Amino acid sequence: MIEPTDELAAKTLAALAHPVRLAVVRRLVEAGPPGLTAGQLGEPLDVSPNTLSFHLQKLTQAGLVTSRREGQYIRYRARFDELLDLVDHLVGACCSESRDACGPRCPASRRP
Amino acid sequence: MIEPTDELAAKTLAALAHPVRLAVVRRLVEAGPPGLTAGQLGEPLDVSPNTLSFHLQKLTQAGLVTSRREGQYIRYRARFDELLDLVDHLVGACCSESRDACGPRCPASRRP
DNA sequence: ATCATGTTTCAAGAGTAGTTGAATCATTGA
DNA sequence: TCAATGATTCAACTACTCTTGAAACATGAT
Repeated sequence: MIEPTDELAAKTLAALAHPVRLAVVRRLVEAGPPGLTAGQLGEPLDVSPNTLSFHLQKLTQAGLVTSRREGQYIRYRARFDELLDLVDHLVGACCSESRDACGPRCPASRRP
Repeated sequence: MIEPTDELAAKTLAALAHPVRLAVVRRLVEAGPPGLTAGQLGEPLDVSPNTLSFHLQKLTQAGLVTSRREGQYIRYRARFDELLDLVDHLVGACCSESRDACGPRCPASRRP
């Protein structure tokens, strides 16, 4: 009953489950397709460069961001599809087994 | 630049970042307002009762589920608002800083 | 070439999370 | 009251994650 997709999604969630990594992903999500360089990401974050690099690697391994060298800099971008897949896996089947809707914000938004 | 809300959301994500807990939450989300008892949750999961209890406690502490004794059983329910707040915190500001939209599935769905 | 900047890699240590088995608590029915 | 079922608590151990400091690599400018 624990599906392989749960195992995978759990790993992806673990990658998000750190203040620095979450802040990074959120900023990349806000930034949209252009993304941001490692330096831009680290600048307001009060984290040493090696620590930031560690976290960026985690996010990359989890498939949540991509990286690409641009001359001296390395540019990171959010992988939007992966993020939206994750969200969908989490709440996509909201109250589908229930007669009662779960509320006005329900992602399934099947209102009478 | 790491906001307190990031710290909190990271903890909530950590609570979701385990296959058993994710499977539990997903089933509670599907189940809707009626929820499920601990026994119902554990039955298809191949986890010992004490381990399940440990995970349910984690989810409760994280504010993702509520529990309520009903006679012999204990019934768990998803806290939908918390979950949706979390999702919103993650992707709610999608590509707001960018000229280019991030894609057709963008939560902000501002299409020309 | 050399140096400065941006970024990653490596090794070591501290702290935290997850599993297990045994014991305990709560409720129901005989 | 006693036994059975549902669920939680406790203690101990293993494994993993995160941080740190030092070193290394890549690029661009002098």
